[in-house]
Amino acid sequence: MSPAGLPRGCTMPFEKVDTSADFPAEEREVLRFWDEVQAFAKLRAKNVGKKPWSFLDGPITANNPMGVHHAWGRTYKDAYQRYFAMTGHELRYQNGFDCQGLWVEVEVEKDLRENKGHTIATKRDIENLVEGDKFKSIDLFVHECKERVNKFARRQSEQSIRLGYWMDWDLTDADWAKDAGERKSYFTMGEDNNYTIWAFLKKCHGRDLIYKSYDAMPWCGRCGTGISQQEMNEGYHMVAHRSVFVKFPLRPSPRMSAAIPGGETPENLLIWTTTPWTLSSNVGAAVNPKLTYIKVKHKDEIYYVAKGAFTAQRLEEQFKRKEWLEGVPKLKTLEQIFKEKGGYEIVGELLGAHMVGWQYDGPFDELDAQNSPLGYPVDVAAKAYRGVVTTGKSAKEIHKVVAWDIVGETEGTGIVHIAPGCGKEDFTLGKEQGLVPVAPLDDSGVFIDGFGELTGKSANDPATTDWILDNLTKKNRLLAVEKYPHSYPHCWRCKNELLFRLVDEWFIDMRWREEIMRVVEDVTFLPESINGKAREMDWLRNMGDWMISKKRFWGLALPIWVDEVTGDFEVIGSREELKARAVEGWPAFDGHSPHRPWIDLIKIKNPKTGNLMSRIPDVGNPWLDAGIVPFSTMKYNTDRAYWDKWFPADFITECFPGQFRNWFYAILAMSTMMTGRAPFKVLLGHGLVRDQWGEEMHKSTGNAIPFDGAVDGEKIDGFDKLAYLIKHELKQGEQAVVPGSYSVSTTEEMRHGKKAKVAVAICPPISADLMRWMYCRQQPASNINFGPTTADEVRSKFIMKLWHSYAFFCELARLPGDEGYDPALPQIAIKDRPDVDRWILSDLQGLIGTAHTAFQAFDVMNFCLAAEAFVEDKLSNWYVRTQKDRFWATGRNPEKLAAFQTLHTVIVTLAKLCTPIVPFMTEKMYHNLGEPGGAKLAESVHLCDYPVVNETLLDADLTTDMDALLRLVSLGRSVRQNAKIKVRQPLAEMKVQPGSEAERHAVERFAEQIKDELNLKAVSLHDAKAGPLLTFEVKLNPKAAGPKFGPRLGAVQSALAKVANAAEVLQAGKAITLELADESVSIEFADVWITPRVVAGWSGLADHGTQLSLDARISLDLASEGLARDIIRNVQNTRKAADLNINDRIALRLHTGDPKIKDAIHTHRDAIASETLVSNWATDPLGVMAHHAEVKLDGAALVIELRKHQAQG
RNA sequence: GGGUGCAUAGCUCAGUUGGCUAGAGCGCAGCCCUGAUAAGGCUGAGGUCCAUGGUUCGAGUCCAUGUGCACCCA
Repeated sequence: MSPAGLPRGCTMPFEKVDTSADFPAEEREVLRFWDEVQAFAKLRAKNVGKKPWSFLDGPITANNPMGVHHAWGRTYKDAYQRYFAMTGHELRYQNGFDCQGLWVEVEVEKDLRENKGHTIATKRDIENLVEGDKFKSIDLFVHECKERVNKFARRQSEQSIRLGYWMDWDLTDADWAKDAGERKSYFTMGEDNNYTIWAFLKKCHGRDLIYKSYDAMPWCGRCGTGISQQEMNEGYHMVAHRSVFVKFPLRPSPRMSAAIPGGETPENLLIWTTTPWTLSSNVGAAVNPKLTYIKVKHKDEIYYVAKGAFTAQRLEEQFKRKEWLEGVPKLKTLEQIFKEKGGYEIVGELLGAHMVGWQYDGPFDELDAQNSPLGYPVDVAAKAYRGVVTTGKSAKEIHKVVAWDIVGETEGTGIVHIAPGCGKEDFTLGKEQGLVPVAPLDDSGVFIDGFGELTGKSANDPATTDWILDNLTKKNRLLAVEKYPHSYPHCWRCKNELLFRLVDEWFIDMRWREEIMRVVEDVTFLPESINGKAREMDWLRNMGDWMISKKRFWGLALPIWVDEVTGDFEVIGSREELKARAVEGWPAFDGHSPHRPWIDLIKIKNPKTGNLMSRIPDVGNPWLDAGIVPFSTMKYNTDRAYWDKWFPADFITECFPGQFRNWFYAILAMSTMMTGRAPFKVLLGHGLVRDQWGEEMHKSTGNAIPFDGAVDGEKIDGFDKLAYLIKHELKQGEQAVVPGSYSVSTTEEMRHGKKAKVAVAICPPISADLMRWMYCRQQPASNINFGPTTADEVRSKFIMKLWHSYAFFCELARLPGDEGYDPALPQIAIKDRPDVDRWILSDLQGLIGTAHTAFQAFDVMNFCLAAEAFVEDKLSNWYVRTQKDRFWATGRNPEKLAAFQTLHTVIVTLAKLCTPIVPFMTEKMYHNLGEPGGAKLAESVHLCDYPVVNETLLDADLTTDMDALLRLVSLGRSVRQNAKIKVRQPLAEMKVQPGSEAERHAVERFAEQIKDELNLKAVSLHDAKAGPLLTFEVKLNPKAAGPKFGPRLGAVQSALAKVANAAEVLQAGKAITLELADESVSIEFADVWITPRVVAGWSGLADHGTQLSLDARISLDLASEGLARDIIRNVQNTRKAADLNINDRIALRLHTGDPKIKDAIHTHRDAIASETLVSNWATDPLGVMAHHAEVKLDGAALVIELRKHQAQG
């Protein structure tokens, strides 16, 4: 035997199988075995040169250890790869790591802060890691990022190997010492990847699609970077902000020209906003020209508001639906606010159109920024409206009412405050309407110079809002403040609230979206039910231009060089091109990866002006990194023949939520630009992993399951076994019960600001095989509820049933000599095997067919469910259970050999069928079982060919008949149950009136099985032509008929009793009309109970077309036989209690005072002896060394004494 | 506001081109089996198949409208 303990020797064919095996330990042993025999390398060698099957791995973010949720996709990836390998395909086996981007930076910042003693609060602190040296600081930071990626890529590789994921992994220190781009797995930080993106961007630029734009972008002040449309979609959460109703006093002159009655009363526009800080940068106020506005007189001032807005029940729906935040009161109507503040009077109304052009005093006109001509700050404002001529006025001078037809009156006041420097729509409108931009914030979200006391304050700081509200109150500009709940965008990484800030960013113009959409037509999105193609198309239709820049450190160096003087820019498409163009910095850069800060040293010359051009400091959007992999990883630049061989991928699979606008989008868009072709043929999406109660998994709430803990278990303080912990918040009245866990305790924790009862469960490790099966059996379109209880269910439903069938086989097959099974004996011809053998072999062929169909359709769930049904219903619950006697038979006989050969074939084939999904346990099974008929054993089950359907073994009629048999037996058990006679008690006869031809066949063909299963002496067919087997009693069901007939119930019942064939008519679904004294009523099936009428001593049952009648009379002989079976069972229990081996002979003494039992022992002495292996009947007590048991049979006592007996001779 | 999908037992979900009395697992109740035994099986209770209308000989399934939920977009 090998050190790993796998391949069995030849002398002792079958090892005993532990039915309570430590699966994680066995899996680790299999891993060692694979390593030792180089199973993966041999598989690759076996398939070299065969038809390629191209899988493209979507890169996993190498930023943390894996959780169980990563295992879903990786299980699919491995299972499908293994299937296509076993069916003879060459594969690439390349794993990918996603390396660059903000998520790594954020973790590195945390690490530097928490573990390396650096003070890092903002982006600027990173630039000062090495004090006073920005270059060295960035170099250090980028280095830390690379190191983190390497560390976790290696960790994830190890975890993936533990999952059983066969890829071409980097295993040794030497592998990991290589440059990222030289390793076996691909890394998006590798040079090839980055330079291939350059080539893509250059292509885009060649079509004039790259541009720079000023816009008011969502911005994270903490990360100091803009947030793209895709990213912003990730981070919406409900929050309550203080929203304000603010007065904008109207300036007198232009307004008076409108035909509105005025007077000495001051007049105001009333505006409303949820972001008071933006009032500092107000430039205009927008009204809808088509809406009607009213003049509200309140405390001797006039307020203009939209008529509809005045009485609108704001957010009433959300309040009703409880989409609300705790502690936030219901919103008031504007009308109510005025009422509460002292009453109001409506004194006029006018169309919004008439208000356009009115001017007002802004809320912060005293600030320098408001008085700056062209807007503020001047350099930004001048560039922002590229090509748009402005008047040169300041914001304060401009303040005017503009028309905007999207202004509504369901929220706010119907007059919208416009700050072009603080909002996306505001910016667009400002550009159209000549409202200059005022941009108040720096890249940390802090007010810049020119904003008076606001300068230096943070826009997100509630204290800043306090100051603003206070200031407005002092100036008598504030009408009301309220708490307003709404869904607001947050930074997807650091969770801080986003701001809108006027910045310049780089974009790819997506006006070529139609081209991508044509490419999308060529690919298949699975599962069909999620309509992936429609979702992708929807995104492509509606997406904005692709923002590719990010003002950060760790990422793709965008290859854009700018002439600061003229604004000219160039996009460089490769390292070689850059080298040729570089006029400065190349020697220092050479030898470094194309990352900051080294790449920033390179200058090129503007051919038009001769000016030096510098690279923009921005790094790239990480979806560029992942989107280019069909090119960078398939040697598009270096080996076109290789690329042609593997592009496009046959298959990709990833978790789909979010990816239609992320990876799927990027990979499709980039491939369209590069080649005009789809990068893959089939995409399989799958849902999210939730905890077993359906809650999202979060590390912070303790319901996330770490991968290592789930697979092998980890050390838990104060607990002696390896395990993992999960927490679950208990709802009111919920019990702390977690089936499948070792133990559960409760504790109190703060949740959502309240004390909550939390169950803490210590759970047994799941093992890789079970986890993989759980994922594969899951409908991919739905989220999976994953945890110890669901694991336990699947374990007992499938894994253990397969394992037990296998263990049963080995247990008996390994018995010595003729007692056991010699797999080398010639196979008994199929035609000579009993029906039940040919039946299970036939159904096995069906399962093989299902496996191929399912794997090829990327619908492995279908195979799993079919395999579960096969193992549970057919193999375990029927074949093994009903055929046990054949395996137990002593000596050699063909029936027994056929049973062993059949079960052997079934289990080995099952192992091969399931091995892509559960590669560990099937490896164990394969080696212990060997090939039936002594065929040569492969070195690993994964080096076997996948089973193919043997048409000659298919027998549809047999399957139909056997299904009918299973149904008849089930119904038979039901009759026995009704008759309250346990199966152990033999009965004389059951008559069957078959409901189908198959049932007739089954009774004829499988009478023996029916008798065995139901413990009957005889089973016979009843011909319906000879009259009905059963007669029925039809009684009104008072629950249904009572309300229908009321007091006439009695009369209806007696009328019904006179209808001879009532049961037949009603069972046929027809109604019966009964004539009562003065009316007729209709009776339907639902109104009655129909019960078979019990003929004396018989018990009957009807189900669909089938009728059964059972002779329930127990004769003295039958009773005696039943007693004998009870005795046998109790002796067996005593044997087991005595810890005897299954083939030990015993000396037995049975002692009782009950004459019936005495008689049974006497009559069935031989049967008892052969069943319980009695070699010596004792009449005297066997002494204190014997095992004793006293049992009650039918109320009478029986003493059992036995001990092991050495058979003589 | 727009789009897509979903709505079946207490819970989690199957249910094929429309076809007999709508299923499974878990949970619950009762029972059984027993040398595969730290398992296994059977039976039962529990359904207005979201609602209304339509097509059809026949609708959980198809169509329309509404309601609720999820996701996507604005």
